[in-house]
Amino acid sequence: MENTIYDVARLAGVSTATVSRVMNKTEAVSPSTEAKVIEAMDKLNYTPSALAQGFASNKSRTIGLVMNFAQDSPFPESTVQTMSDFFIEMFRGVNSIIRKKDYYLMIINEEKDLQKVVKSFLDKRRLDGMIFTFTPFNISSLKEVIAKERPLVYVGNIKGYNRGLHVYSRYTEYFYDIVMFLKNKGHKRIALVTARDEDFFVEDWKSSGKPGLNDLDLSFLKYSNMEKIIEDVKSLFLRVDRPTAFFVQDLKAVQLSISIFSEMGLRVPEDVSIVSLEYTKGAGESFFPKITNVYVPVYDMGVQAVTILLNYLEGKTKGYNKLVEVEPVLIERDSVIDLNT
Amino acid sequence: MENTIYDVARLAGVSTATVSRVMNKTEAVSPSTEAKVIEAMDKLNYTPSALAQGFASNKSRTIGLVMNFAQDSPFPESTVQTMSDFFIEMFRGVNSIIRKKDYYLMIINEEKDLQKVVKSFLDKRRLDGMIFTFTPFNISSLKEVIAKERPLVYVGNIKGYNRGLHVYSRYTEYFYDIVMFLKNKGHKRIALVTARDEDFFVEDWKSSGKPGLNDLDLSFLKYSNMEKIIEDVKSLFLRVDRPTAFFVQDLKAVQLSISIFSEMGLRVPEDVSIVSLEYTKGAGESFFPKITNVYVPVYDMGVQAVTILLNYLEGKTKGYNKLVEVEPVLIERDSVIDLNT
DNA sequence: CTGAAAGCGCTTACAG
DNA sequence: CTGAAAGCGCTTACAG
Repeated sequence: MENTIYDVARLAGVSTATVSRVMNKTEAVSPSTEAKVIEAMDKLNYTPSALAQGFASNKSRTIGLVMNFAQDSPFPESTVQTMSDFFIEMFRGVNSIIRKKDYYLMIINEEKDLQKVVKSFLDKRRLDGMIFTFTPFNISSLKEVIAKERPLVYVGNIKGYNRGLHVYSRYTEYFYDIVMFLKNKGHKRIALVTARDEDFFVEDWKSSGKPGLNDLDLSFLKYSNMEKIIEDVKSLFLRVDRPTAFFVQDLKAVQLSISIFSEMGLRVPEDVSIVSLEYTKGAGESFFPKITNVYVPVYDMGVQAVTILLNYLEGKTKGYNKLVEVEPVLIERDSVIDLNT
Repeated sequence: MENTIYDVARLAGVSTATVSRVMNKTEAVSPSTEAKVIEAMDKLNYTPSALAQGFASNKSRTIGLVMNFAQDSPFPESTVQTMSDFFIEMFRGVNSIIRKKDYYLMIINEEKDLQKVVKSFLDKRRLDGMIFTFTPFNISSLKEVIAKERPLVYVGNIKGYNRGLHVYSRYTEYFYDIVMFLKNKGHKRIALVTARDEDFFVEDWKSSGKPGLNDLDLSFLKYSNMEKIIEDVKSLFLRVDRPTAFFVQDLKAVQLSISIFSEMGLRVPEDVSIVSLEYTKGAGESFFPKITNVYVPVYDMGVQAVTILLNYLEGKTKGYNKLVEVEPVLIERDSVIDLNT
């Protein structure tokens, strides 16, 4: 049988309260007592039971990271592959903090509704807090949970709603920035392959009064399946007034695009400039040519998200409103040509 | 305050033992009693505390999946990216079973030694069992832990040691199979880019008496960094007696290779045949041309690993030896040409 | 700085 | 089929 805190207390000649204090450094203990306790713990090779600690303190010291790689996600079929870098970076960011603070990380891939997830993880006390990314839950249920001030952080932004703890990466804004970057390089005809509809972006840009879009010829291609996209790209670039710049949201589709362009006799960047996104810093380097990318600091988003969450759990936050905006940055490499020069 | 089992018992007019039996279906309860209990639980919106359940039963119902994406891993720098599909598929496989059986999954990315990991997760009762993949731990410490019959499953195989619970994917064997596949297609000069040394494979093949290697000209290129590998590939394929077939372990390097070959005036598969690995079924389809790949069933390895583990935890296994071998399969697509025809 | 003791909310032999 | 009660191994006011 494993040793318990009683065994340690007996061997050290102190009470269990004292042993607990030594372990948790929660109250001052005299140096000599502490030494005795530590010696006893060592001698017995004592390992406190996390189960008992959790029960007694009503804390699991475990955080849940909810990410959806499910078929039922609102993202296209290939999301599992497309988003794997995102997941890894988010995990690594969250994990980096978690470990330092002696917390633990549970990954959750649930398809139930938000209320049930909250009930089975938070109410059940299995988790102290949760982080949501790419969840299939609808906004109204998210708002409900936020209204209850449950210990959760979400990645994203709910338009016209400023409650809750969240991390936001200026999603639509950096797509706009990319377009403007290309425009500044003299590109007027730009094709964009994204996971969302044209309206998703354009309406957002217009409603927030973004300038400089009128003299541009933007072609939006919705990313669905591979066959479809190849076909669409081909027919678009076969035209005489074909785009001179190409933005693909999915970095994994970039090299494929280059091969297809090459097949069509188009060279990158001489004939077509390419911009994409990277979630892992430097990912664009492993291409030929090296890709000019917007780096979305997902690792950092993970760090920010847990930090907010742990601060809230530890009562270090005043109130339940906290938004951290991270800034994606455009990294110029070799895949975009300047038409002005 | 949350409702407890006492509240439910009181409202239903039964003992807490009975409530517990209804919840856990651990012993028979009369239908009428059961109905009363369920009604009371519903009325109170009762959620049992996982913390208390865990403490009382001495089980966390949580499994740990140990995977290393750390800088300190024995794998090259870019492993984080390279292995992300592996990670996701392993997670999905493990998770698929975990959820059905009401277990939970903790992801662990530790760099401490195995003994400490076992102590802080298993001894501490934070986890009921663990699965190890791509760990930096040395074999002798792994053997020590296995000798103690701790509840853990590892992915891999320890040569000349047949104890423990593990899942193996015939690592060196399927590399041999790839070579033979290419040989059958008439390829004699084959380049292989892998994460290990030539010796790692060749010695294994020779020691297990694999035939048919003598008349082959195999060039092994060790995968280190991107720049280096591009250079090596270029100089190798510039030779007149250049390889006719090219195997890259990392699927993410495939399209890049195609671009480089294309730059050199070499077409795939006409001038160079390509084979790679995929961990996500169908990953080779998203290429141009579609890549002939060995599919390593990582999802299934995850499923097998948890299954073995849970069976062991639930006492359904006789003894502590269990090896499940999964079979990678070669999926022919469009990237390999048959030189015989 | 330290100890006695209650309490956390379940599970599980044991008895009936 | 059901209940009374011990027990799981910690933490934490409270008192000194």
